[in-house]
Amino acid sequence: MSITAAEIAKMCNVSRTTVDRALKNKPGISEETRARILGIAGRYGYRPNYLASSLSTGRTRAVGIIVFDLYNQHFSALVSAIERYFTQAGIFSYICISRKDQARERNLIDSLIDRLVDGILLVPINNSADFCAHLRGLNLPVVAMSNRLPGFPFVGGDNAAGARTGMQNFYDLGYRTVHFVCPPLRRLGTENLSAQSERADGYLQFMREHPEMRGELISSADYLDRIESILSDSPEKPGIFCSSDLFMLSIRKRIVDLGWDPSSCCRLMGFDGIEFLDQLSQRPASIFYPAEAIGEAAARTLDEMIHGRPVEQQRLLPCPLIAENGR
Amino acid sequence: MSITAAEIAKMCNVSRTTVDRALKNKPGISEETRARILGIAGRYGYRPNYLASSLSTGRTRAVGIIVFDLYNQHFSALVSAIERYFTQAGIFSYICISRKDQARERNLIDSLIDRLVDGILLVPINNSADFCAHLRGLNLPVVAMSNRLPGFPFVGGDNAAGARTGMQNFYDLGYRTVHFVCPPLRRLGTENLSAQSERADGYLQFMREHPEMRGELISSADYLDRIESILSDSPEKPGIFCSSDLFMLSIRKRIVDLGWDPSSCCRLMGFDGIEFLDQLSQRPASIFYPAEAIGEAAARTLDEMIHGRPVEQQRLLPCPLIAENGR
DNA sequence: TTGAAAGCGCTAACAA
DNA sequence: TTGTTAGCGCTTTCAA
Repeated sequence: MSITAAEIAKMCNVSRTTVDRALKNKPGISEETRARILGIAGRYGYRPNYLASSLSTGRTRAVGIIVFDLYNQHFSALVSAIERYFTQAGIFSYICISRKDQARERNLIDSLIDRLVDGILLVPINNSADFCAHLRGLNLPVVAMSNRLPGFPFVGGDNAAGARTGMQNFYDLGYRTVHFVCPPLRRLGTENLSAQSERADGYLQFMREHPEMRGELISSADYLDRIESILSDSPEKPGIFCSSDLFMLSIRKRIVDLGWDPSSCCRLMGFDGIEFLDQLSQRPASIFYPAEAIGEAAARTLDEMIHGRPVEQQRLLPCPLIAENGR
Repeated sequence: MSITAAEIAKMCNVSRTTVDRALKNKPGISEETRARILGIAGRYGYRPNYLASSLSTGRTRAVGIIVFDLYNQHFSALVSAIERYFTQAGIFSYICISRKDQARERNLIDSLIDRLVDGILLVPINNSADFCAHLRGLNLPVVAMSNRLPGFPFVGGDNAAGARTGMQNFYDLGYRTVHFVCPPLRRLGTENLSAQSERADGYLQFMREHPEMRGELISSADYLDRIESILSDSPEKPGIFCSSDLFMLSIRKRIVDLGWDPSSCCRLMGFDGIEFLDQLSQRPASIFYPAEAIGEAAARTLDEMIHGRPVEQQRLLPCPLIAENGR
């Protein structure tokens, strides 16, 4: 712990208040005393006690960020962008990991409240009415990202439109059989899956609008085991559209392991546009999810709320197609 | 902000001290008053004010973690393991990103100090004597991970041994030409590169012990452009050993782009063993860097230091080979 | 079994 | 231009 302002006051033979005036560059102090005080402060490496000042003012210049994990590039990009934004604004970010655990998510929120954060940005895993009520009761700026949270401002990608973009691309290329793989959907009702279900909705909507299309929505846990029969039973080369690149890659791997060529027995398309796709010899197509842009927009939104300014209740960013050639 | 202990005292017609006894399960209070107080506290959702209690005790039950970024799987694994460990111990983790920026690293340390953390775990980017002195002056438990920091306990992988393991494997398979690619080395002297240089040292040491081997240490920024000539000029199929999987993948990509087959024109080996390698049709070999284990060991070490117990100054974890088959 | 009082270091309103 | 004073909410020591 460094020297305190009271100690400086004693050393300089002035009052605590005068020291404050010098330290905070406030008016009403002679240049001479100011210089003397700043001299001592500098020499002893004075740093204001963050806890004391926060306790006194009730404000902390800190925000909380809660995401599922840090492995998924989606989340690291989100977190990095937010952290960068707030660092520039002189605000500290508390980065938290919920591990998709609703109890942990609640505990984290409590910890952040304990730390008197000025606001919270989260990718919610819970979306129960109870949870929302709890959050609302905090009376604190909160922004939901990627997964919606009823009653709170939301920033995310336009998943439904993105899924339709992907389907349209399949269609334009002549595909009339396209399956949509979305394993998380089997947990629908127990956790917040708004992003995933919007993607599935986009697919289903396109299928409804194009009755000549064939294909099914696959959400079972054994989707990998079903790939073999899906591919061999298909009368024409099918499209396989996955709700996330990670599923797409696992399917691709399975196809290779079966001894088949992933790009001749079907056409794969993922969602998210993770960077690693670049490393694959035959880059699969993917719908880009603009995580960084979402992070920055969400940070900006929270910042506005913290300053008491009105904000949009919903901000949807486009999810464009990245084709096989990377463009 | 929730109700305060003083408010509870007033409501229960007891003193602030008595409320504390009830809340903290301290002796010297009748069961009846305790029940009454806990009842009110529960009903109003009392939560102790973290800032006030920390200010008063000088302890925070929080630690700081500083890593370069969150994109690299190495760091996300490290951070996840540490966070998990401390969460179990009821300690909050401040996760920070230095972006390999030495000024930022210093600011982050100051921010953590301001928050009165009980200790700091970091992958240091700076290792100047000045920086170490500054850290030492804090008089706070500090553990360095992956990159060494003179004078502080260190937990990391045994990079030199890992590099020799890789070289021995090349040797056993009959390779007599092996190049080592380590682009970061060109920044040697300006930043902390101990992990990377230990890997290079392991390579050089092996080369010295085996004079019949050929190969060079490549650390220039244009390593990618040199691949073509290296491969075409080589009299025998060369080994290309990279100090990190990411470089290895970029080289692999370049080879594919040149229209060559990466596994017939050379043998690639990386370092880190990132999970993504599993997704490649022909999985390249890699030396595994045990990031999670390092994180956990480092967390345990810091925990010991916080409790004033003696710790090892150095903890080296093995870096085993993961061959092409994934084993 | 209960309570009073001082202190952690800073903020902020008010006086001199 | 400078100083006094009363908080912020909790911890801790000492007294009743």
